[in-house]
Amino acid sequence: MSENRYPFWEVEPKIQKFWRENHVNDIDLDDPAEKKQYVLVMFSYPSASKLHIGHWWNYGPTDTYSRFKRMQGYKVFEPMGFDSFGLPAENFAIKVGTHPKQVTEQSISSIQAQLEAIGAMYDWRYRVITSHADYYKWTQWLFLKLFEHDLAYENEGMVNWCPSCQTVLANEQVVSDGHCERCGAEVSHKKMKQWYFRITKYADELLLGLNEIDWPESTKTLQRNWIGRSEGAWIKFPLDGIEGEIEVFTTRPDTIYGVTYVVVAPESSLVEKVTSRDRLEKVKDYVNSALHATEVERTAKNRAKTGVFTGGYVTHPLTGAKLPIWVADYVLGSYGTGAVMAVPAHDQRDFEFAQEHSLPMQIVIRPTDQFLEIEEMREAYEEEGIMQNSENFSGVPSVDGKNAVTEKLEKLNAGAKAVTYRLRDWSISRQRYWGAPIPVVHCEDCGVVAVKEEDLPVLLPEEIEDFRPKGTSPLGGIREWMETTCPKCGKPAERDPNTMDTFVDSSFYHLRYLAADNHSQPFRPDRMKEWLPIDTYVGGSDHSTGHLIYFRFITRFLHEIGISPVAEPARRMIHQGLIKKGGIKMSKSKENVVNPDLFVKRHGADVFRIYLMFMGDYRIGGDWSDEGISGIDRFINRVWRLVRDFRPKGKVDGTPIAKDYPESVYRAYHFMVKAVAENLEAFSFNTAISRMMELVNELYGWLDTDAEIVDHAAIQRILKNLIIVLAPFAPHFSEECWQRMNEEGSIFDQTWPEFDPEALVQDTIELVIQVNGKVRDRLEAPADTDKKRLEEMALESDRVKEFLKTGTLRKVIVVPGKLVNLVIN
RNA sequence: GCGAGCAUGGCGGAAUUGGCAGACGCGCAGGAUUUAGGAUCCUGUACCUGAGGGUGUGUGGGUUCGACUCCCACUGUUCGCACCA
Repeated sequence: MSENRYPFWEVEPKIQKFWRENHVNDIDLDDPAEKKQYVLVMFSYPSASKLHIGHWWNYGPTDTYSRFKRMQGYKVFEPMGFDSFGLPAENFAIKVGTHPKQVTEQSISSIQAQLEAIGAMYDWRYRVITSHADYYKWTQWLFLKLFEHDLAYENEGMVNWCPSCQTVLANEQVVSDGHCERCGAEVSHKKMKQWYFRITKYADELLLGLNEIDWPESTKTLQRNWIGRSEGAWIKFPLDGIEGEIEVFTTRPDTIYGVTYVVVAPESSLVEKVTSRDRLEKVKDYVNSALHATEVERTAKNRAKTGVFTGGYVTHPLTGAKLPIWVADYVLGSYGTGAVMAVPAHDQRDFEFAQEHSLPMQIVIRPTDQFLEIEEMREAYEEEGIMQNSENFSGVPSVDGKNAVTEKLEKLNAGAKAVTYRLRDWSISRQRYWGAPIPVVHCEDCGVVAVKEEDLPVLLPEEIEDFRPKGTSPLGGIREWMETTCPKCGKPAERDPNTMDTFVDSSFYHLRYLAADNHSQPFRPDRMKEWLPIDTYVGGSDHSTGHLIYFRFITRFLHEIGISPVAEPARRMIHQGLIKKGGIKMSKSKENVVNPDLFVKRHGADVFRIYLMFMGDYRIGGDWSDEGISGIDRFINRVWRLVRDFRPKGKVDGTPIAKDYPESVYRAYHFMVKAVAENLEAFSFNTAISRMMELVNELYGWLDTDAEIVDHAAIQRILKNLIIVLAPFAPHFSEECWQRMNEEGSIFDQTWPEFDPEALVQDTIELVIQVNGKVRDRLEAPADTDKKRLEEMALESDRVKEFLKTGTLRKVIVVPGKLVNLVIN
């Protein structure tokens, strides 16, 4: 064997076979381990049949981390599966005119084959496939548990509706300016009966839990804002002349004396109640047009605030004043109570509305240093200040007024302290075919009845003539499937034709993986106790307010009912950055998409995955260059030739790498071992690779100067450990080298080498001499030289003396071990 | 509009309790070896400059003996949220 180039095309299949035959990647979850690591990376969405560069970017580095932890002596669980239900698979099926099941199965098998090419250490016995009945049985089981605890409920609600695709869209499928992600049509809203999960019940817990986990601050902030907790008060405004009241939520009870009108949202049921006969027509027209406005129209910039007077009035709870009730779409039906008290002088939105419709304003807060005049106000004064025109509260600072006013309202039974959230309950029903059926039955006598647990799964019928979306659930068209009997009374009843959002599937997969080799139990309590929480979870930050909240919510719920031993699913979260090409995002339209297959074919899987890791900081992303990969190719081949040229006859002895090596080699080696471990722990793959390159450069330098007398055994000892450190990055390559060095078993059962801290301590340092902060000289000095001596050395320097002539020495700063700065003027 | 991140050679990127800017790699230039190579090895490579030196981390200020690093303002860029009362 004297190849000049590493023959990856022969080695990779051979090594993969070796791993399979020797069960190198098998993991026994029941065999207790002293130290464990659960490393999870978000699973893939098999929508088309090809593995793209994003998969490699996600799975390669995560696998490197997992293998590293394994070699550090941890028992590592790194599972992989397929999130195969949902729109991507279904849409692809529609496009190619094949049944979603067929499309899904095909792409799973082809993607799995490609995933194996990455060289990751997945043990496929723990694979999950969310569209298989043995998985969605537990999705349905989860639904039943939530239903049982009153956390799943059916309600009439507004949904995103794409008129061209004829379907409901998830919020995630509506792009930012209100267009359909797929067809680009404007999304409208529609009132539909939907299933919801009561995630809002967990709002506070989800907020508090953020304090306990090591997740990126940006993601925590995103989740905090998404949950959007705000403190304030409920205030009741009794209706004038008729029975009832309008309840509003406000964060500014201190502005109550500035209320000049009240507004209800168009979708509010109050509209009908408060509208007077003579205004009926106008109000109806307005409500209709507001509700049918598209997202684009409603969010248009600088749009004038529209609304109409309902003809109804309320009474101010403190002053008794009669205030008009308006209906306007700047008030959201889904937040708070769907009604607000308008304080135009102190709320910009109310201010604009009042101006538009000539409504009165009343100033009740002023800045501490001046008085405001309505005529001079160009915008609302929203800051804190001193209350005025507020009966006996006048003169009170507004910050204190909030409580004082609320207390007074409480005494009058007209209000109370309250907390509201921006977070909404999670709408989970989809009018689509390719998902887990909702396991309930609609019975004329008993209403909504849950399917019995022992009757799960409710199978998704595979025989279906037309699975395309047409506005109602395709399942509804299959009579023999829809018709069933009521689990409670036994009379004929109908199934629910909706399927569940795919985010339900992925909300518990981390628990299911641990029992995936078992089909009769959803979870394995013993294993969960051992393996949870996830130690490192890797995935895109784009899931921050979707999956990552749902998954925390469901874990919390399962914890509460005694199933999950932990409340927070993942201790550490890492988001990968974005890979670009030519500085811009890869996209088909820009024709700059990198096809991994091409480069894997040319350089091999190991080189490809290392190059991805080398491109940049994993969390920030990198810029792909077709030429850059050759640097990694060269590096791997440089190591390859060392192994070829210094291949031992027998086994390499385990003598430590000590001071008898050239100092630069000795130090580069120990520094490499230390730095690679630290860098890997921090997901800094790029700098770890640099350290290995430095060592290889040192070895070549040694050979270059000393080719005749270099001790083969000495090189072999370094090489052996270098291969071990390189193994998590280049698994096939290193396993092959390992075998060529006459070692037994798998390299992945080796332990990470130790480094010698002493090697990193330098005896002499290079002392930098600065004059006024500029480097003027460098001197050799023993590392332990004291401050005084360093100062003397600096002043003795001839070059420094030249500069000292130009001014007077004012100050000397000595940083031991580093530098001396002389300040002159 | 609001919030968060980012900005360093020809290119990708290193460097943080403030202390030698440009590690490592690509590219480029020169040399060696080779029948030949787009293989391999070695050397050089921020910019300006005549040596000495000067200038440099998006722009403008500030703090400091000393700033890529900390503070303020601005510009560009990416991402998220968008009337949340």
